[in-house]
Amino acid sequence: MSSPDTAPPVRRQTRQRTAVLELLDELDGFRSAQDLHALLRERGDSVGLATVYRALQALVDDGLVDVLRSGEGEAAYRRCSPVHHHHLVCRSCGRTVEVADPPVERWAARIAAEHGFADVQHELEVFGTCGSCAAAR
Amino acid sequence: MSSPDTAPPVRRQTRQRTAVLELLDELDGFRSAQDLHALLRERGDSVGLATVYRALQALVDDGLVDVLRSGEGEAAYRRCSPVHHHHLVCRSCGRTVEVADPPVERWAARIAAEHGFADVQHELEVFGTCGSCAAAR
DNA sequence: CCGCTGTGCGAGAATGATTCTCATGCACAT
DNA sequence: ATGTGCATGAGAATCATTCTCGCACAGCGG
Ligand SMILES: [Zn+2]
Ligand SMILES: [Zn+2]
Ligand SMILES: [Zn+2]
Ligand SMILES: [Zn+2]
Repeated sequence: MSSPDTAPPVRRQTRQRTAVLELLDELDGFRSAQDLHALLRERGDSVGLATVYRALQALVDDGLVDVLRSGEGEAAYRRCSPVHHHHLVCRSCGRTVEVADPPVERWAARIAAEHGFADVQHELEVFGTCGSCAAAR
Repeated sequence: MSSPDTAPPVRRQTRQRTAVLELLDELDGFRSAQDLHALLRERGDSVGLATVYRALQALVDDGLVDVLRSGEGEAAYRRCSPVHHHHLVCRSCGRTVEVADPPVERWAARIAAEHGFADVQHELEVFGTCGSCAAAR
């Protein structure tokens, strides 16, 4: 039982993967894979759409990027800190603030235990209109 | 300011819509639209897939059904109480418990206000393995 | 520095859930 | 009973995401 299953996938450093990560570092909100692909093309870094999806998936697996699947449509990605946290997202401009709060974490664990649930996880996102966007309208 | 925007869409009572709602009443977990469609066909109530989607959408709009869009794949629907609440969902069997907790609601409102966000909403779901499923394995 | 080898890339096809189209059906008020 | 529209259904259309597969190249050993 040395390494149960997590065989560390050796990631190669390619121009495309670097470009995706650098772009995410410059943005401060959640963006869809298609948006990121379009931004890369405008910028001159030609990257295939499928490659953008693959790069994002790898980054998510490595915990460097968070994915948000709100509503329907498309998934949104954002460069995030590796520690557990949640998001306060502006519905209008996508600007995002990372928030963490131990009480909420404890609440989720307690409520689950009270109902006999084990192996608990939770998803929590808060949406609203940020100050800038509220002032702009 | 009689009725600002919510022009109440007059819903007709049809065999199909009744069948969908009755089926949901018999189930105690989240089910995908395609699953519900298959269950209706097995049961003998012939209903078109598009109609199932339309009926579910109407029920969601009327607040009679909750929709859960976890992970990727398909959306899941469940008959729920009309008051605001969240869910404790079994990843294995889909069994669901409705949970409500004022502190969490207040936390979301406060954390948003602290960051200058207005018009706040939130999404919160807790996933785990229920007692029955944990015992069964 | 050179050549190997397996991983990553790209373009387009494939997938799969959801939505749209539109001719026909039927709920419901008169 | 009749008329007016919303509702239905079969299939086409959408659309984000994934897969296919031949070719390119990152990383490593010689
Ligand atoms: Zn904003
Ligand atoms: Zn948390
Ligand atoms: Zn269960
Ligand atoms: Zn709530």
